[in-house]
Amino acid sequence: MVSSVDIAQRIIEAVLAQRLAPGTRLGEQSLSILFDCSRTLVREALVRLAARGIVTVSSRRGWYVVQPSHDEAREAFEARRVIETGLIRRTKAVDKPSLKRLRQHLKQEQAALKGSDVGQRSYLLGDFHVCLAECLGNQLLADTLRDFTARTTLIAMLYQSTHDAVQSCEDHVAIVEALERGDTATAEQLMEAHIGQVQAALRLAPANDPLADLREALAPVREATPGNSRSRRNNPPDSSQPPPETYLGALL
Amino acid sequence: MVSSVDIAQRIIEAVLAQRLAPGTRLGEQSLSILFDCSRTLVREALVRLAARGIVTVSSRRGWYVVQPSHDEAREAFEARRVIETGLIRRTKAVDKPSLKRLRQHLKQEQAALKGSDVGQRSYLLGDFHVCLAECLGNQLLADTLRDFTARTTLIAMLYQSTHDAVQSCEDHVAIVEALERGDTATAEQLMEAHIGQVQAALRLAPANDPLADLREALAPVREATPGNSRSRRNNPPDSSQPPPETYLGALL
DNA sequence: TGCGCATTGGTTGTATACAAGGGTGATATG
DNA sequence: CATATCACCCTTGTATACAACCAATGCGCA
Repeated sequence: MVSSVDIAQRIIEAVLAQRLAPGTRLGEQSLSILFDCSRTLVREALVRLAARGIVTVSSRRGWYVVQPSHDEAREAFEARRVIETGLIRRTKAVDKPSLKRLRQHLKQEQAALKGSDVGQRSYLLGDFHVCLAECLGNQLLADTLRDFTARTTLIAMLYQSTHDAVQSCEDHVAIVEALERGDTATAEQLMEAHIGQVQAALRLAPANDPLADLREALAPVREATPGNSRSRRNNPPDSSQPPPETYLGALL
Repeated sequence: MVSSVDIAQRIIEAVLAQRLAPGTRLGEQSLSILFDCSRTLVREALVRLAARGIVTVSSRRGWYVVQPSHDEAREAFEARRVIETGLIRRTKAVDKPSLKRLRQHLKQEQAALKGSDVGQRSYLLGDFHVCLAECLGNQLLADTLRDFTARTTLIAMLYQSTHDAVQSCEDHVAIVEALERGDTATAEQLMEAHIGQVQAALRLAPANDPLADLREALAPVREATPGNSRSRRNNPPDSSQPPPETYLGALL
C-alpha cells in the first residue's frame, strides 16, 4: 500500500518538475481518492511537507503549495548560495565515482534539453545541485538543499523566471569541469555566478513597491507557454482555472 | 487546547536543554497522557519532528530520539560550519538592534553559567547560533540551524562531549565583539575555530574501529554528573533506567 | 436593485476503534 | 538444565466517525 512518505515524495517531485504551481490547492479528500487511501495518510504526508516548507495549511480552508514572498525568495537564494559555495569551498578534491556520476547527470540534462518534456528538464536542472551536494559527501545538506531547491523552483514559477535552461546546463558543465581539474576555487566562483544569474532572471518587482503583489495579481492574464498548459499561475481566488482533479493529475 | 506544533516545540526544547537524551523512547500513549490529548496530535507532532531529523520511528516498536551515527555527526558539524561561516562571510555589517540583541543574549549565557541549571545553559549556548543567524537576516537558515543545533546537542550527549561551557561562552563573546567592530573576517575565523573545538571535544572513536559502538555500549557504567542525574546515557536495551514517565517528565 | 443575514455544503481538526505486527515471558519438551 | 515454541500484551499503523468552522449562496427586505 502507498505510504505517507510515498505521497510526500510524489508531491515534491511534482513541484520540482513544475507540475504543481505555487498556490495550488491540495485537498485532503482529493488526494486520498487519487492515492486510494484514507485521509489519515494524506494528512501525514502534508504535515511532513509542511515541516519542510513546501506546503502550508490555512485553518479549515485547505492545504496549498507555498507561495514564497519576496523576502522568502531572497532568503532561499541566499541559503542556497551559502550552502553550495560553502560545500565546494571545503572540498579538496572529488573522487572518481562522484565525477562519473556528475558527468552522467550532465548527459541526462543535455538529453532533456533536446526533448520536449519541460518537467523533466526542470527536475534535472534542480536535481544537479542535490546530486552535487551528495557527491561532496554531505547527505544532510543534500536533503536540506532538495527542499531549498523545491522552494526556488516554486519561486521561479511564481515570479515568472526568464532564465534559460540551456544556459543553466552550460553553467553546470563548467562547474563539473572545474571540479574535474581540481580547481575548486573556480568551481565555487562559477556556482556563485550561476545561482546569481538564476536569481537575477526573476521578475521581482523593486522592494520598495508595496503594491507589487497586487499589481502582479491583477495584471492581464498571460498566455500559457505552448505545450505546457498547466504552468499558468493558479491562485486560489482565481476561478478561471480547471477543476482540482486536473491539477492533482499532475501527481500521477 | 494543546496543538501538535506545541508538542513538537516542547520536545525540541527538551532536546536543546539536554533533558531528552538520544535514544529516549517517546511512546505515543505516554505523550498523549502527558499532554492530555489524543494520540492523533502526538503522532502529528512526532511526524513533524521526524521530518526535521530529531526523532525516528521503528516500525511497530516505537519512536525514539535520534542517535546520530559517527558519520552523521561529522555531517552535522560540517553543515553547521558551512552555514554559519558562510552567513558571516556574506555579511557586510550587523545593524544596531541585532547587536543589542546579541549582547543581551550573551548576558543571559553568562547568568546561566553562574547558575546551576545545566539545561538552561545548554539551551542558551545552542540558541546563540540560531539567534545569530536570525540577526544576520536569514530566517530560513536560522530554522534549519535550529534543527542542526538540536542534532549536535544530541551528538554531544551521545559522544560524551568534554567541552567546557565557559569556553563556549567566551568564544561567543569574541565573535560578537568582532561583529561589533565590523570585522567579519575575524568573526568568521572565530566561528570556524569555535565549531571545531566543540567537535573536537567529542569522544569519537577512531573511524577505522568498526567495534567502536559496541565498545562504547558495553563500557562500564559512568557515574552521572552531580546535580544532573537525568543526563546519563539512556539506550533502549539498557534496563537499568527509571520508567518512561520519568523521562517524559522532562517535557514539562 | 443592493444589502444583510441565515442556511448549507464542504473542508479541515480531533478522537476513537480496530488491525497488524513485534517482543517478551511462560511453558513444554529434549 | 537448555532450548524451542507459543501465546499474550503492548506498540504503532490505518480507517472512520464526528465536531468545528469557514465561505459561498440564496433569500428576504429595504
